[in-house]
Amino acid sequence: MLEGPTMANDRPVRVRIAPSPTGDPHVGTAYIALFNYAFAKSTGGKFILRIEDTDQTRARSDSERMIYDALRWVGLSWDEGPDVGGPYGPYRQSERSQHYKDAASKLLDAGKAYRCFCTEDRLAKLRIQQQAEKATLGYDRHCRDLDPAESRNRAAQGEACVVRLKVPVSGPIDFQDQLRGVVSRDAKEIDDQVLLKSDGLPTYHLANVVDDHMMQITHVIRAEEWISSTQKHVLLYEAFGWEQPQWFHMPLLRNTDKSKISKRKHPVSINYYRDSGILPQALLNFLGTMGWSFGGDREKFTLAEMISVFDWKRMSLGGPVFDLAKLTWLNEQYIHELTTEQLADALIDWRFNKEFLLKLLPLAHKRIKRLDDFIGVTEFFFTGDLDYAAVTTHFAIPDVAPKEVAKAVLELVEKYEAREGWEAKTLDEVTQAWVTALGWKTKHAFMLLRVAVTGRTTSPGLFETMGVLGKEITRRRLRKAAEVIAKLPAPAAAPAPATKSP
RNA sequence: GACCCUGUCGUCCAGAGGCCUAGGACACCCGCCUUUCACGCAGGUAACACGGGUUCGAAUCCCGUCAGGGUCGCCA
Repeated sequence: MLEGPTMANDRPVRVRIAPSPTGDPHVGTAYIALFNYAFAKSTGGKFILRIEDTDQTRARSDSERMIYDALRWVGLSWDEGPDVGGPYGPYRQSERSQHYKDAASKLLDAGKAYRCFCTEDRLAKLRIQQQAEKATLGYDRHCRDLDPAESRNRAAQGEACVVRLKVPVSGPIDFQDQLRGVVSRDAKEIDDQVLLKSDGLPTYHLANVVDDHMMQITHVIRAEEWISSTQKHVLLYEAFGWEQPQWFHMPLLRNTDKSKISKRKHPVSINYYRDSGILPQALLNFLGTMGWSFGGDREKFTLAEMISVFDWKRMSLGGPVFDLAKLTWLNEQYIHELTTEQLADALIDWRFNKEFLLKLLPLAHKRIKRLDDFIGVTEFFFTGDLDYAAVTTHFAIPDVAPKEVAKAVLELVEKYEAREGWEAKTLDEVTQAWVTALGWKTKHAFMLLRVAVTGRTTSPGLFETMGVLGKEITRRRLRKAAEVIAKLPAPAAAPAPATKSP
């Protein structure tokens, strides 16, 4: 056990998740939220949602809303948060700038932090040099010993600067991880972390510590990827003279290849699971089996049941691979226990509702001669992964190797990703630019995409179809198609001079 | 590369020194049921990373090796 200024045992439990609104609502957010929630509720504590939007360059306007919707969809709700308020607000970091500035100047005054005037350019060069010399990476503390008066002057004159933490030059810095025991690291491995960026906004490290303290967070339950930042946070708590929370680092969800779960290798958006017909209670249950066990061979359990038996002793720390097949099986269990009435409602919620039909019908309307054409015309809006076996000939682009085609399709997906919004018009623009750059014939490229997205050669307008299908389903189909394309045999090329014969 | 975390069937978990000839679930394979398919039911294949200790006894404790992962940003 670590002695010293820790252990927040005597206070009522307050935990939080702090997602940053930079994209689609991530399944990892729901995972960490679930354990925070289950722990808090098992002790009668509070669960708080805080939005960490201190990076203006990455913030997405629709992302915050999607986080709320996704979390509520799986069945998690928060006691305090930007949209519900609470006694420790505001809960959006972009609205708390003054707190971080005050905190930073406290540290500056105490000589525990300093202004750094190094340019990004210098830092970039430094990094390149360090890499070349295979030296330890990190800031070289160039500005650490500037005269405080000079530092103040330069800042007053408007010279751009950041504020960095004065990390001890050496000596052990330990923290007690409640799941793993003592994690020890020497201060010499840690460089002087930026606390306040030159735009005046805090980095994660500062904002996180300041907010957790001000919001009376007692237990920090977050993903394993934060372990190596924790020493910096410990140092901050010490510099401020604040009591540390208890630390819990959960294992990371993994791709099939064991790497940290990522959108290029695995569906990570909660919206994907919703759109592909996973029931929220099944997703949540599944997440509850990742690294944690209910006990007694129970695979299937509700949130309430999980809370009632929740115990950190049931955690295991190996990184769990997110297995879609097992999730699907669990989902099947939930579907089968629904009454016919409930299943009808689930289906209506999913796609068989007026809102969805009103989006879909404009594309199908003129293709329908009798009402009973509807299913035939729109069937791929209601199915899961497509079977491309019968249509692979349309995946060929003349004079382009299948591997290249596959690569280009993946690049298109990335380009869609980079653009905010998912409207036909945007998709059209991005795609046109993509084909032009590739120099492919539009008709070949568009047929390929049409087949990838719908599984057939006839369909409503390509981009309107993608628009209605949604980002997640479209993306998955494009990726699946790329996989198929990559495995296609190269077309018999014009007779090339054989250098080797079998 | 440095530092840190982790290491039981292909995958998710059980196992907190003897109850383990290692248990459950998914997936897979094989039956049964059935006009078909699915469900359901009954079986089966399959793992303690390796090497040293400690101990009467190790999947469980310790050390080393190896492997996987994470982090090394004015991103979170």
